Amino acid sequence: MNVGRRVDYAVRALSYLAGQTDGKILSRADIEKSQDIPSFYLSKIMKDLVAGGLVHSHIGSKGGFTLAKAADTISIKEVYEAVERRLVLMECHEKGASYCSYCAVCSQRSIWEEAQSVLASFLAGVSIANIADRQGLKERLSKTTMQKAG
Amino acid sequence: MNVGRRVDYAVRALSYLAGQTDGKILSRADIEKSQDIPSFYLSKIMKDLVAGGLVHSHIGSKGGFTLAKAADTISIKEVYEAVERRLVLMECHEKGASYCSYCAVCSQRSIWEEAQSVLASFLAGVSIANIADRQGLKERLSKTTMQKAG
DNA sequence: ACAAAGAAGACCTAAGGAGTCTATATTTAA
DNA sequence: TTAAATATAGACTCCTTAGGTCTTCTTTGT
Repeated sequence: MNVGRRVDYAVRALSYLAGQTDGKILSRADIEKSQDIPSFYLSKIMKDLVAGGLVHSHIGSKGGFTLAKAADTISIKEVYEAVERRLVLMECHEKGASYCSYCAVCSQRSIWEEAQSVLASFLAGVSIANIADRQGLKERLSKTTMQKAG
Repeated sequence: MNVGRRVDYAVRALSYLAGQTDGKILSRADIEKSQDIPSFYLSKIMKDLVAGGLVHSHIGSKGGFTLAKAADTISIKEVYEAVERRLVLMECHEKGASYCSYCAVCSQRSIWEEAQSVLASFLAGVSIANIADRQGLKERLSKTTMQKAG
């Protein structure tokens, strides 16, 4: 029950792309460097985001990535599901009786399904644009803080 | 981002205990057998539930477990946290800067914290009594179904 | 032609989940 | 008093997954 680094990195990368002016193409290495993501690791994540239709890739020299949709139409739920498996709290929801022989008469099932849908609808309501906006705010705040601290 | 079998087993065990009349003591083996939980596995889980104050243990011959509180005062959130670690969606919420150097200026943080609290408050609102009640219903339904199927 | 990218996937390591088993302490019942 | 039944504690195995690294191939701009 926790969200791994893949999702974290994906969100950071997408927010960073969202912050570019006029859809500037950014290379994997660019994004990794600016977002403190381990070298090469992002390649696997971007592949998933491309497959999920969230970003476009541009192969070849001067290539890289751009958002495939407006940032305010990319929800965190989409990101999660592009990068991880489907958002599911209990395995049995997907695997059914092959996972638990009591599936048919399970009294917990609907609880976890509800919990799942509560969570999913929250995450569906937050977009990359929301996060990118905060990012702008945070950057300004951090500059102020840095000045105070340094 | 999924709930493991430990929680599932814990909920089953607690519901089963909740269904007993006048706090009858049930042994680990009893519960395991009736709830289709692998032999011995429950011992680790019950230990956590005892530590979490959700059940009482009775050592010795004819010993076993009983609920330590009324079933309608045991929330699924409590069960989760007794058996697993604290309910946390992003590691960084607990580990802070030692996990992510950008923690101080993170723009995702509040999103995941909100998501977490949405989920937590849902789970805090569901009790073992709720599930045990469904269990009763399900059992009646399953008998009917069995008859139809058989 | 060449350099700079993404695509694809092999590979490694560490950690955690699930399950099994054993030794020990404690209690009841005979 | 003894034997049986039980929780407690923890060691142990197996397997999967997450995280991370690297290499090879293909595509494309100059």
